Amino acid sequence: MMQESANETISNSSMSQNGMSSLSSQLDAGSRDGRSSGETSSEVSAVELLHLQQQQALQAARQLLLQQPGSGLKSPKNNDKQRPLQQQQQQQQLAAQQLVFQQQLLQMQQLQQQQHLLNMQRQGLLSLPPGPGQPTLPGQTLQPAGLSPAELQQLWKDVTGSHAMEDNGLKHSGLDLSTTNNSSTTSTSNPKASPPITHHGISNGQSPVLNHRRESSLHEETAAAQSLYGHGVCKWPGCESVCDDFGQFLKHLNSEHALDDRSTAQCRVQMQVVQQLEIQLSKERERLQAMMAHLHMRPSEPKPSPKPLNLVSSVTMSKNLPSVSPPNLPQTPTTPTAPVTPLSQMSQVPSVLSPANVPSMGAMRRRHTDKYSMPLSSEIAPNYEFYKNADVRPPFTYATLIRQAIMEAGDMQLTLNEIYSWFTRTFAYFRRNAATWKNAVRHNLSLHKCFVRVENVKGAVWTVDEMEYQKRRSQKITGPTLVKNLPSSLGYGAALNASLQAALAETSLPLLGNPGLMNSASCMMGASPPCLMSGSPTGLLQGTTHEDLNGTLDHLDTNGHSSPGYSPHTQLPPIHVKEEPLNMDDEDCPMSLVTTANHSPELDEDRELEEGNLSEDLE
DNA sequence: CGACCCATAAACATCC
DNA sequence: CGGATGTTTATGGGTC
Repeated sequence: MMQESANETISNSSMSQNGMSSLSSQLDAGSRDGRSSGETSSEVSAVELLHLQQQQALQAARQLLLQQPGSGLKSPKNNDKQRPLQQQQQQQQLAAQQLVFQQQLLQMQQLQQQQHLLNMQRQGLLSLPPGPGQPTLPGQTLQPAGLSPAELQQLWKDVTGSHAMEDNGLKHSGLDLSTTNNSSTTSTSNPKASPPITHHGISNGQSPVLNHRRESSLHEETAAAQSLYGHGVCKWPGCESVCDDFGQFLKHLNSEHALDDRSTAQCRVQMQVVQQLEIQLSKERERLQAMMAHLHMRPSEPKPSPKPLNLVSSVTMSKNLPSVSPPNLPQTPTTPTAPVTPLSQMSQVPSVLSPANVPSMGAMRRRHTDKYSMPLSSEIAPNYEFYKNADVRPPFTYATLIRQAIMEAGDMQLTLNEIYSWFTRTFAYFRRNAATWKNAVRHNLSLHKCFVRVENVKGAVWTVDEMEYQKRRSQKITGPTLVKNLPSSLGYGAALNASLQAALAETSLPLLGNPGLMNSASCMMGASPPCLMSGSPTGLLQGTTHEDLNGTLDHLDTNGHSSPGYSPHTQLPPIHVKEEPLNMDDEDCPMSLVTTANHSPELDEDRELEEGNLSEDLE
């Protein structure tokens, strides 16, 4: 689970994603001269265009070679009658050798790049379905088009070879051609930059077909280029050139970062960077798992004594614990594997992972806990393994848990039985005393307005009326205390959080947490804020913070939308899950706001908007 | 101390 | 009839 999430996180993270897609698209372009316009109407047409472009590029490359005065490779057809045949042959040989050599070099580079890509793909970095800007290895997408890898490679070599020649100063007389050729090469190699320049190139004599193809992919290419442009500055590694506008940037990109050895090298470096980050991530993940394993695998303490709990409680939340174990509490380690380890576990895990959590042990949630704890999504995620294996009662109310279960469902709805399953699956604690907690679940479902029962084809499913849920929470949290809570809670784990969050931010790993939530690619870019918080290993701490933030948000949200006395009831029908088979692409975005009742689930844009609002609110 | 929240238990109703 | 599912009421501990 955690690994899954991590992978997804990686692939989802804006950094890796943008980075990779742009990177790979460049490399890709280089490797196959011509990127499929992905989005083009039909695959066939795209393929055709691609093929055509490749041919043209190849031709251009050959022409360039032919026109090279000195060492140009002359085709048999172009015999210079005035020169002795021998001489011509020698020249040809020379040029051919030169070309071969260059091709070999480039081929090596390409292989390296491919390896990188492959590695990353294997690691899930490039798991996205091939699409625009999506890295595709020659053999993968192109082969279907009818081109063998060998052919493609040859094409690539041809093109790059010609390009390399240009770099070698072999472009004089063939200026026109080389320019054209150049543009074609770069345009394909650097999708982002290409569009504009491509136009020039095209106008300079490129075939209409090619022109057309470029037009079609112009949009995506431009879009891709945007990831390299921000705040008026070129974000190409080590560049930072100031560009007044995007157009200028594109020119800059094309001129300064065209496909050449330097750019290629930089790409490789960037790949390495990404790889390093990934490695580091996996290490950190391992560490986290080890920590968690250590904490809950610990040779179970003799017995869950209240003391430890008290200790914990005293440290963190206090009161809760004394009451300690509910009847069914861990006291009786039903599972040998998951010794209740209350003490050590709690004192450590929670303390490490989250303060709010700690208390959980004894009495399940209390207002207090609830107040400080955050949306499960974020909180549980980081400690997923922990709760899954440790027979520890989660510090959340049934309502919270139920909501989380539902939220994690792809379609935001679950049958009672599915909710049960989620409980048992997610928490070791709920693998016992089924009658008790199941009854409680049912009780909560019926009791709380935020849970809406929906008649379905199959039967009945339960959904969450986010409005109601938030309303409830905001009511609890609201008041003067709300404001106070935020800062205090923030300060709570400040030290830990600060560094961590900073690290995360820097690393651009927004979606680090939420295993199940990150499944959908759609979430990747969308739900970062929440996910980010949740993602951090310090989940709970952050969770706390988050919760508060969440509460604040909720507050703001409700108030913001209908400031004076929002009328919770009348507003929007709570999630119409029933009528419409929602296709929420993401179960991710655990964020309550995302699911807010009033909007149809489908829109990622909405999500982004909400996100925006969210962040705004936060600020 | 009272209001409120939450968990738990249980009676009862419905449906399959 | 029995089990699953829902609803409702009661009770008690904890928090504010």
